[in-house]
Amino acid sequence: MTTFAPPRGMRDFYPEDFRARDALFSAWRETARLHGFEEYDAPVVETMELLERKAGEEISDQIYTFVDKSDRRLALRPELTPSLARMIIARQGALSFPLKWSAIGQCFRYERMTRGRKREHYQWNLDIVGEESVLAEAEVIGAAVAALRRLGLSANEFQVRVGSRAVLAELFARSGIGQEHFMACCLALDKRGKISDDEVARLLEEEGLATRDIERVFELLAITTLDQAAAAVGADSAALAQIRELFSLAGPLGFAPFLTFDLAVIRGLGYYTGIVFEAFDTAGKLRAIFGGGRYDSLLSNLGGQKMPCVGLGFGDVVVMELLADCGKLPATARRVDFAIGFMDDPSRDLALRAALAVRAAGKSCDLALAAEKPKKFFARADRAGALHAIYIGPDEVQSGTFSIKPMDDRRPWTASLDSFAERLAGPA
RNA sequence: GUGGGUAUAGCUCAGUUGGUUAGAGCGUUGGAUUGUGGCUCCAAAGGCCGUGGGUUCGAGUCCCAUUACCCACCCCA
Repeated sequence: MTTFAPPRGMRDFYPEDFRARDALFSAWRETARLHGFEEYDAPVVETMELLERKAGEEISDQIYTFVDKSDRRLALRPELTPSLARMIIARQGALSFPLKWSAIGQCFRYERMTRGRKREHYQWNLDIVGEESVLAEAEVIGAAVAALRRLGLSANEFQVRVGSRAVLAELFARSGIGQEHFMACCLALDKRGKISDDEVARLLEEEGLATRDIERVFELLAITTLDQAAAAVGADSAALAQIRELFSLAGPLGFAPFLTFDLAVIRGLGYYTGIVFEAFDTAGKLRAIFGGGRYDSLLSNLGGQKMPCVGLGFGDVVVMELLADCGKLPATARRVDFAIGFMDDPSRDLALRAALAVRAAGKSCDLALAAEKPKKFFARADRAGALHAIYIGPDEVQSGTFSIKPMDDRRPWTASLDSFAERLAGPA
């Protein structure tokens, strides 16, 4: 039996859905433009070779893979960063750095679905390639915050938590905890607030940590301020100095109220090397809104020249859930400047000429495709969100004039085809 | 992957201890109104009651399986 639902985890965008999506994309695009990012694009299909080299084998079972008719191993991209890296490396000698690139791309992951997670989503990426300064992090985070503010969200509704894998690694090293336990400790930190401390301790015990080390981990869990971190890691820590600088840059860039220091932000596995960050709704109901960080080794790992990079990914699903929860979904009413209809076939010619005049003036026009009774035409014009309606019948054809009716009940006005075109071209 | 819940019209949902021809609101279409939308009134269309089996004289209703969706956990950008 055929089904008319899209495949699991995939989405249809009916026109009303598309308008909402377009409003989000517009906020992303306009924000990227305001921050001086150039837009690029890459194919949805990439080679498995590229994706494997970056991620290792462990996530390959979450990638949509297939073999093409020439036995190439291909995949639907799970994220945009590998494609970006590939494009950068391909022209590494020709591009001038640092560069700031932006993309909106559809990405796929074969995972279990929960709220805010589908098997397909659109992700806005911002990347700065070739800049060591923390100002790169500040620009990227500032842009993402600006996009959320443009969508109507405030510091009451979301916060960007900033951590540093480098700082965390220094803390663990100074505490004498073995490098081999680093990831397990990160997982424990990641669970802070979700399960009880006793359960965290049990997890660490299972990992094989000594009781003394577990106590140390809990001391690190208590660190919530930069000053506490400084006391633990030492005032001369370069990694900590970078975080401090990020916070000081956030002031003049206008997003300091959105930043929170949080060592628990580690961004799971992967290629991040320094500062990492994630934005969350303050209610704590949703997954991360956006996340990213510094990945200084990715280009060299892929075979390019080593080059410092900062980037973030910002998906469409979670932010739309948050906007819905806050009652701040963008208004997406259908809009068209003019609706034009006609009563019978002899009236059609004049209607078509009026539509041509409207479109020539750069205004949008929904032209009726068949003769309609006035009642039906005006009802349709209303539903289409037309600002003005023009209805042509025998009377109009005979007089050579027609009336332009504002649908919001302002007074209609009458014009010939020529005077109508003239007025459209004018400052009205 | 584990546990729980749900599945009836395009949407949101009723549907009595199992009993005739399965309902409402919204939406859609048509009419009231043969040259003017919204408001009102009338009417129509629209259903394999998720799917497959079972119990029964009889199943939307009870049982089993299956699929999909929702919630929590697990995992994770």
